[in-house]
Amino acid sequence: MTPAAPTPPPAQHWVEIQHRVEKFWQDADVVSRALVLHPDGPPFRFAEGPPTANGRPHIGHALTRALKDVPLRYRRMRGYRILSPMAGWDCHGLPVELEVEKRHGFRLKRDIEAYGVDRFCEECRTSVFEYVAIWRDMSRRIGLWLDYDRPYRTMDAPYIESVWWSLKTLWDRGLIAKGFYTLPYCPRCETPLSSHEVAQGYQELTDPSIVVRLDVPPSEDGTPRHLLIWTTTPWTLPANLLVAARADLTYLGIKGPDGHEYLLAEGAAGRYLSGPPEVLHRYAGTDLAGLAYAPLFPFAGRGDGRYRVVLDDFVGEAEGTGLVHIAPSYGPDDQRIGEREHVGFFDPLDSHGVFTDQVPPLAGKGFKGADPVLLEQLRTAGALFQEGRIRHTYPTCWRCATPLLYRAVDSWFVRTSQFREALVRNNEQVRWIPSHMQHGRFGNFLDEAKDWALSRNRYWGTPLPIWKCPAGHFTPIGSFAELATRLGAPLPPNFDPHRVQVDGLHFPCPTCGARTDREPYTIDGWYDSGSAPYAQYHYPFEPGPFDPGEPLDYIGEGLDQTRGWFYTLHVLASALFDRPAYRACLVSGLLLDDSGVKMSKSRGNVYDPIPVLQELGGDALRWAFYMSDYTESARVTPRTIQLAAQRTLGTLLHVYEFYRANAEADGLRPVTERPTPHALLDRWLLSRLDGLVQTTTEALELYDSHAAAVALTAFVDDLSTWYLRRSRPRFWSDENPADRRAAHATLSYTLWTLAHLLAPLAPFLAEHLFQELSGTPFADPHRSVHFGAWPVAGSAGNVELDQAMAELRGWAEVGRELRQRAGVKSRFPLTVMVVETDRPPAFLGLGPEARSLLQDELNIRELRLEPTGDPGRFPEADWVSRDDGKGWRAHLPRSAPPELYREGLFREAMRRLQQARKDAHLAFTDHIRLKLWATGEVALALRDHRSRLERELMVEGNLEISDADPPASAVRWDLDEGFLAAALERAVKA
RNA sequence: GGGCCCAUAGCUUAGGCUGGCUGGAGCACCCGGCUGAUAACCGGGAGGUCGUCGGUUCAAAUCCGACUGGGCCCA
Repeated sequence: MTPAAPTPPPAQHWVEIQHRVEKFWQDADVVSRALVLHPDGPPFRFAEGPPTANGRPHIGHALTRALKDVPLRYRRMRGYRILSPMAGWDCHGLPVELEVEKRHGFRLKRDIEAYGVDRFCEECRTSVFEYVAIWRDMSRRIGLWLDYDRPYRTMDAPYIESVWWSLKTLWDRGLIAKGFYTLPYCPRCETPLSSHEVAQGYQELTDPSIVVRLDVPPSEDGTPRHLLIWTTTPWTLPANLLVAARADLTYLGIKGPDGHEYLLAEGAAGRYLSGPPEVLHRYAGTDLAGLAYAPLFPFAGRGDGRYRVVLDDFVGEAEGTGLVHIAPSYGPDDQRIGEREHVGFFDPLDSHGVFTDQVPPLAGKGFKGADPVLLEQLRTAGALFQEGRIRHTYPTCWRCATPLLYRAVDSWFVRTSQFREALVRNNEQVRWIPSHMQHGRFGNFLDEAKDWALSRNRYWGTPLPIWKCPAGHFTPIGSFAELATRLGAPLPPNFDPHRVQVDGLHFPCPTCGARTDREPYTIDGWYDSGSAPYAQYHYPFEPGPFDPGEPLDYIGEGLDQTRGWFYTLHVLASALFDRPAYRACLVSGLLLDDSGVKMSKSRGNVYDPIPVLQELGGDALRWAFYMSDYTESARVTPRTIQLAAQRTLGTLLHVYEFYRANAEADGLRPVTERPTPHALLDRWLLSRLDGLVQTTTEALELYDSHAAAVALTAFVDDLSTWYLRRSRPRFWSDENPADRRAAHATLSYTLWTLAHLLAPLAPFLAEHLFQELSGTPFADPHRSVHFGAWPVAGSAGNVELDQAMAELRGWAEVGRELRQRAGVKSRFPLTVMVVETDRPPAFLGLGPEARSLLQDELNIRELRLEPTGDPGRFPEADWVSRDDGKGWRAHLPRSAPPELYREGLFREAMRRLQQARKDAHLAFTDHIRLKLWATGEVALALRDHRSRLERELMVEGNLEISDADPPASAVRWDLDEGFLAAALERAVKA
């Protein structure tokens, strides 16, 4: 045997490709140059939704970040300037404080105070960047290009100054107010939350569900009477001041087992009674108004108008008893009714939700912990009419999972309800993807937009820039300069606008001259991130590209941002600039695990994307996302990633490898200009390519990566399974060098175009193909597919050609099925396929090439069309047939004549000999010396095709075919028709 | 209780807006082919009451309604 010659380099795996591409991007500084590309191009306005980098990213973040990258790359290739490509970090707020609290084991705010607010805030400041390196690493591996060297950070002084500017602007418009409002309140964090924060934290909880009786004066005949009220929050009962009924409901007085009369709404009676009720009295709701009852507990004390029935339309009978217990401190409706009836408040909870000594038996107990004590008391007092438990969704703190309570607190607000109409109107201009967000989830939320609870009783956040004097005059501050002016002194050097420094600043009240103190609140961190479009440019303090008249063109985040970032961006844009915040919003759905269950931290079925990216690469992960229904609930796991990527990216890579090996052998340069080939297959492929350019462009214009990826997948499939398969011999044919060059040019140009179409979706593989096809791979730092121009389709493709080819392929399918049924392998040629039809196929109109394409595919010598005739002409013994029932019948003979049979045998022998070449590690360009031994039909077949054999195996010198016994050193095969043996060695070049 | 979304083969999905040949693919499975794409490639087969029921229509996976199941959001 000849010594092993160097084998062609194997096709690279896309993970290796990614490493190579990343190295090039790094060495050639491609990313930072892409970020400032097209400085004079039209702007494509974008903002990154800032993550908080105090935790590891999970796979859901990877999904969002892969998807959001696609439109940016696409627009850049269309000549747009991306404004801004800044990365961003959300630095403030409860999530950050909570992490630091956990580290120290703090449970309460006073732990922080004891530790030192300044030290605490310094730790928050560093903690927000704890995982920045991992976030950056993920972005790099996934191919999300943002400017991580110059990110915006919500805790930086210029950013905060812009936020102060916006707050002052809202103040000037009368949109900032302070009030005593009932808000969701986290007793652990000791702060109220906003409604969009509450939205993030609903959980299934079990609570008591009790019906309590309240004593009212007996009826005329002296029967004792009671109101029935229902609650799932017994701890609110000591604060009960009223009961509400609805004027237009009918109430029944029902005889209880003890003979007493119990009052509840007619529509609610069925829920609490077994069997038909014995009705003692019927009351209209209005009859009950003013009815006084005995307070359950003495703690709230007497007060004007307390402990009576009032009327309100919010009462219903779908739930509860139709008589609603009102504790004005603990519910929005309760507060409203309490204020209307002037009964005052009773709030015996301290800031941690613990009962004070206003309720001695409960003092020191948390509000939830008080429930059992209260239940026992009610039971003892005989006031418990019914007792049970209920499983329901209850709001919990989105960061620490503590059950929230609704309570009336002093708080600052953005008066969102004042400009609800603008919110709704501006939403009409947003293109939501998916579109149902517009009037669905997001639109619904706008319709009921409540005032935005802005202030937080916390430490690490943007300080609320409002100062107050003892007389109650408020002074908002809109810039650092304004603050210095008020102070009458310059701000300290390196002024840091956080509580530690700002709280110590006081100035005389502009109205009365008294000393002012800052209102001791920080603001909702969502206000910070919602300010990103202008605050990232320090607007209006520095000149920059932010244009108050222009919305962002596009943002892309996860569904969980509906009431988060999507909402706060929208609210602030409407309030400050009276326009929408963004023109297009791409919303990605949740991820499901292998069994279709939502991935979440609490379920523990999330996984870390980094190892997956390491093993499978960014393109594979991205492709799997595109191929899933990512606007809904996508199931993306390492397995689906592998499969999705292999199918398209793997196949494309092998097509490229075929091209590369042949182009190299022929010394042909890649072609980047559109060729004008004559061959049918080439023309068809370019027509398909035109159609693909058009489809992909349309899809990406609509932010539809899924449609683009589906189209590309179908194209790669056609390219591999039809164009390349049918064209393969053309790439090494010596008979027609012009055709050979045409095939090279067509395939090369197609791959070049594909590299561009693929660039927004699979940036690494696209770069690899582009570089390889550029002629000088990775040599020129100024060449990248991502700097390139988006392809323009010459046309929508040739529809007639596409259809005719599709028809031809349909016939090929029929022929292959017939062959299968005839049991004749496709290397044995058959004389003919006969098709009886009165309706000649359109593909014959493509000329003789079409006919020979089909004949080659089916390895038949002739395709014969006949008018429909007597089926007896094709007896089953000799023919296999297929009738489509729609006007044509196809027939294929079951066997071939001897000379064709011999040709088949020859191909069988060739196959073995080619394998022997490969086993000997010969490159396909190596010439060989060959000696063969064969007998019988095999020998005849070889001799019949001697010259072809010599040519295709690259035999140099004389080919001997011997009838003798082969030596033991020869490779030998025993075939049905005789044996074949061969001895081959590489010919030494002269 | 209200709103929104989803349901196509074992799995991932195309088609649905604009109703019309036999509902396309890929993976897995069975069978086979090819061997100058080999850490490959290609074909054939089997597998579908297009969630259920009803309506509109000459014709429904597609349009309408109800229901079932799943998911998300809100109360």
